[in-house]
Amino acid sequence: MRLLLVEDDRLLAEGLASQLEKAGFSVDVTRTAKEAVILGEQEDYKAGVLDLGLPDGNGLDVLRKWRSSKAIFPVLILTARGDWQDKVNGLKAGADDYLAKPFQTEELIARLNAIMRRSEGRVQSSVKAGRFELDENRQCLKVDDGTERSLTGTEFRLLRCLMGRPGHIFSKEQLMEQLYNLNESPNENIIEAYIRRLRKLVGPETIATRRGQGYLFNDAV
Amino acid sequence: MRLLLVEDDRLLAEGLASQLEKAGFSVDVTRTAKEAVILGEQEDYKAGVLDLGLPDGNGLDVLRKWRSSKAIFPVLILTARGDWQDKVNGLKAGADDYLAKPFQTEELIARLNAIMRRSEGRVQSSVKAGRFELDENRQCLKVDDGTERSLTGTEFRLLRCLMGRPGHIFSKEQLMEQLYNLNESPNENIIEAYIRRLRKLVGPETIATRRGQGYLFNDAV
DNA sequence: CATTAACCTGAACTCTTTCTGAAAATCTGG
DNA sequence: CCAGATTTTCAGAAAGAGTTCAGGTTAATG
Repeated sequence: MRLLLVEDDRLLAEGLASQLEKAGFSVDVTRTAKEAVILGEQEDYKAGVLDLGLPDGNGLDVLRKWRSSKAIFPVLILTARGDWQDKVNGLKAGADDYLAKPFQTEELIARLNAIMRRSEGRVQSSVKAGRFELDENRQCLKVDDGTERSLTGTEFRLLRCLMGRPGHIFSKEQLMEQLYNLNESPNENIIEAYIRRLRKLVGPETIATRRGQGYLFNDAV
Repeated sequence: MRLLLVEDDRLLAEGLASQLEKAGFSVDVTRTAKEAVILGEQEDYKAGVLDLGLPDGNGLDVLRKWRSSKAIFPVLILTARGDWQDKVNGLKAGADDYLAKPFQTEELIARLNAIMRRSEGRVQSSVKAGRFELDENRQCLKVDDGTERSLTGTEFRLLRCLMGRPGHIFSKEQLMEQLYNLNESPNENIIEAYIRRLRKLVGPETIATRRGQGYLFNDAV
């Protein structure tokens, strides 16, 4: 799950980014409205966090530009405490949720997960596919037979991507995009390596290869 | 499905071409308006992607020349962001769709498929003929009895060509043109070889030979 | 009915993509 | 700074897709 954090305050941005990453997201950070608009349109984010107070423009304009282009990912806006006007305007401009500063990172993460679930039409905080269930809170994989296995961060992110849309073919490039942000670009073989690890967990049949196209999660077992 | 990409920026062109090829198209790329006009008139493309900003002429002129000749394939134009004038002029000049830069390749592919479907009078993203159905997203072949078989890239492209017009005779030369771009020119026996493979999938009766003329997909089974 | 060109067929070959196991590098908590 | 866990890289093996080839069949033609 890749997301975009638009935050002017460098310190806050870094702190948030690292916590979000710990929570299983890959995060791109930008400090300017200009860059935010471009990134939002070009990259494939699953959600955005937008601070309204930016040095080079109003955050609401960023949001409006996203909404008038094809950038349709859900957006959570950060407002100064008690600034009701911002909140109302933000929701009008197409925001999906808001959070007043100061806030606890836990709450931000919870709300982010919520708007992402909503935008995918999910209700629960877990992803089910075939015999498996992915627990978003505990980052672990449950099998039908009651067994359970905890996942490393990368294992979890990759599996969530695949299980989020069983039967759909994800190319290696797409998976790279969801797993890593703009600053990271490991060897593409990393996907193969992790697919291999996941297959050891869910069985080789469950993740199918479509040579030249990509990988898919097979929920028919 | 062969298509023509007219794009000045070499880097963008290469990236797009490789992704389009991954999506099952065979792509010719040109950087100049002059060559674009000639190729469009001479070759048999199923669609065109036209960047309006070209070094040696206006993309709209290319489009007009195509339209005034027999080049009637659907065309998607790429415009600079928010350039409404270009967009309007483009549609006036006969474009079938437009996309503002920057864009995601997925969207370009989706729109391309859409204008191609429209130009063939199709609505769904699958081709049906006889007992068979070709799923464009998953590159697989479904049979009436519920079975399903995924196809390799070349198998898929060839079958799509034949199934796209059941009963119509395609010469080997035509099939070669649809399967390969100007830079590739394998032995013509390759068509025979693939026809054989397809017959193993759909049954020998389903693809008929018209000796000296070509092959056709027989949807009466 | 002999000739010829077109087509079919199976296998071999090449090239690319993916798999695999292990080692190296990096990160993290103590 | 160390120890363990995790992430990343590497290089060779394996598998798969694309292509070619040689020889066998078939259909058209005079």
